[in-house]
Amino acid sequence: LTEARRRPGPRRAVTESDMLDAARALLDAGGPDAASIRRIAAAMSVPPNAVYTYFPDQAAVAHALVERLLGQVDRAAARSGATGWRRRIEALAVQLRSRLAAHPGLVPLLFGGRMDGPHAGALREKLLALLAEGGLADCEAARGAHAIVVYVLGAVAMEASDAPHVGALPPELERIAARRVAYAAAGDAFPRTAAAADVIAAWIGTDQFVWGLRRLIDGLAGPELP
Amino acid sequence: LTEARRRPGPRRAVTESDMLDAARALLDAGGPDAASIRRIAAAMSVPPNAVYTYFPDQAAVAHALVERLLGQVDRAAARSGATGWRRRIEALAVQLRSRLAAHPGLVPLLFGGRMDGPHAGALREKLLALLAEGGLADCEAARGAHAIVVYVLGAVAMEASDAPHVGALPPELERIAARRVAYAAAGDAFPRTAAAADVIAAWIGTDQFVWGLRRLIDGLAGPELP
DNA sequence: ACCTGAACACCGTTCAAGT
DNA sequence: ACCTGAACACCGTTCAAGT
Repeated sequence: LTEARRRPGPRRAVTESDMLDAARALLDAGGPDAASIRRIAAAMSVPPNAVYTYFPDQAAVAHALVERLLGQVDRAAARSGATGWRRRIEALAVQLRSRLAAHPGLVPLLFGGRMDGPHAGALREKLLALLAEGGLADCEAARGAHAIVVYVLGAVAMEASDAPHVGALPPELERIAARRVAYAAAGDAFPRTAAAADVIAAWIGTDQFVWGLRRLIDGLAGPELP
Repeated sequence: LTEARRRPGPRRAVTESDMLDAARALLDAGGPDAASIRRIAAAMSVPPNAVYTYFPDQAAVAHALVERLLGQVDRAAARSGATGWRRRIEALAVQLRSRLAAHPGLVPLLFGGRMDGPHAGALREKLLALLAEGGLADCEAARGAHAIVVYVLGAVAMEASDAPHVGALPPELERIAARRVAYAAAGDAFPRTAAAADVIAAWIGTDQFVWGLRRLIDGLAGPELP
């Protein structure tokens, strides 16, 4: 927008996009707290306060990181060839989940801000459109969209909090094993929880995520007709 | 457990419980980042490193805060007189939500750790038992319980992220107004989102929370028979 | 066993100064 | 307009020393 009229002073040494790339790399390598202003600055070989030329504060960096990720989801889901509004919603959600699973350090930032950027709005708009396509009245669609967002972000947050706080999520098999151990430790005190240990293999990963999402959608619109 | 055999040295100046009280008061007054080790220590009038006599690190403080809050939910929900397994699950979830709504600064801590304490286990166990009471097979109950936990924590996290980062949540009417403004700003770019502004009054608060939860439970167990 | 002062390596942000 | 060095007020954690 106001990009064209920068006149005096030297050219910007780096771009906002470069900084966000560096921030995400730091999050991937060091976990949710690794994308400090000072580390981003060090990665760009500028003094810490130079970052404030590009972003007003740390929250703005986080907001931009979230927006950029949501933008990638939007585009990827648009390419999806899934037919039917239920499958399209699932595809949208699965895209978001897999994007975030690749960068779990970014997940806590989702809840730090308001997710009110244009890409967030576009995703919400698409979700509302798909629910309308499913025949939901405006009120049910609005409330249903909110419930779906809550489920998707909650699932992603829980998965990220299960993972070690550094790097990408470990392979699903490893996480399954870790879960199994944790629940076996529940022992006699919580028999149902311990008994559920065998089901846990299905808990983690895309399967459980989609399973729960489908049940929620069924609750919103009724079970799918065969 | 090992409480009895502390022999030499002076009596502990304060208790763990005192420290957790101070930490929660700091969170309430200053938002999610206010419960620093140094501020807790200052509130107890001890040097910062004295905290490490009680907790091994900051994560342990957060874990204890979460466990303590989950314990309060457990007891409060047990007293609930709601009849029927669906209403009992709702009562459990509403209790948890209202406990956390009173201390939104604590919400981010839920996703920082693993929620593997005894009170967390007791809640999960109760949820599994209620789903079994509803006739769900073990596998469906296990997966359904996870989906419900995801929904409840996701809803709480989204509500907390909407709030200003300090103090308790503002009255619901104020939050409704803020939401209305935010969505009106969506304007022409996102017509459905803007059109949903009128529904937003219902989005926030216990009503929307229970509405979505009921839809999820309906998806898990089928709609309630009248 | 509990508590302490002092230090280490961080952190976000601001300010006045340079070009 | 952009970049810089220096500083301010924090932070979690560790260490050696006291009782």
